[in-house]
Amino acid sequence: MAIEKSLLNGSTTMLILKLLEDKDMYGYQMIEELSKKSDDTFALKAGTLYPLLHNLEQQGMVCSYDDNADCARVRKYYNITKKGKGLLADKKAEWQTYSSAVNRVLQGGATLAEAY
Amino acid sequence: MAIEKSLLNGSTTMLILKLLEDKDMYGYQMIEELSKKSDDTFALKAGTLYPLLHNLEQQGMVCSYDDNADCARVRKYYNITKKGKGLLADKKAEWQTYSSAVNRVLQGGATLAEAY
DNA sequence: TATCATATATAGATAATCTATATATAGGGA
DNA sequence: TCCCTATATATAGATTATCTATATATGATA
Repeated sequence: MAIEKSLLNGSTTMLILKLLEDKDMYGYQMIEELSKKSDDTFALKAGTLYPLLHNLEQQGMVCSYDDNADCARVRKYYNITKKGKGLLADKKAEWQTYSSAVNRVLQGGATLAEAY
Repeated sequence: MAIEKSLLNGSTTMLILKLLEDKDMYGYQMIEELSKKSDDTFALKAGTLYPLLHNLEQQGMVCSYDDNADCARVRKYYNITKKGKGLLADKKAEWQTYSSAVNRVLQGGATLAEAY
């Protein structure tokens, strides 16, 4: 089940960095992994991913190297940097804050405001 | 603590509809309520909210009425419609799917893919 | 040989935010 | 009294993260 694209907004970078924290990967592989790990909830498009990877590389969050060791075709592998790991930690903390706040609103109920 | 704006993308409509499910509210009040209920995680801007409310009204998700019963100033109250409640239910389901998928990716670990 | 999956890339469109600005009233402090 | 802040709604234009569409090229399969 795919979700409305706007909901994914902002978390794609975090998800990509998380994949790279586990192991080096190439772009096409990330798309497949995200799809599998999320039961097809995330259907990231190539047109979204590649520019995003280029940006992350420019910012020093990841670095890339070509590899065709076990494949005739050259694949561009990405590796997360120390700086990238820092960004991932920030994004994770932000996600926790955000998702728990959404859940709090969805649960509704009393707020301090209603005690006035 | 405010979050990066892009993360909020897509969930604002759901949060607004949820507030209106509990009680009729006017725009400015929604901004304050969201801020309070989320411990300032959501700092929705007026320039975001009012166009959003106008769109929801056009789509028949909410309807509005002016009221100045307990206030000299006229406030525009919004009421959620049956259609709006349906949309809210959809958005809630989508949020559950999305957030659990993100958490699954963040937890990392084995996937079917790695069994190949 | 034709088609599909793999693999990367870029240009332009879409859409949900934001900032900035405008208007107007009520209340508090100098 | 005057100014500033909070309240309250509104719109125009900028920003940005997605998307779609398109391009290129190789390997596997029918």
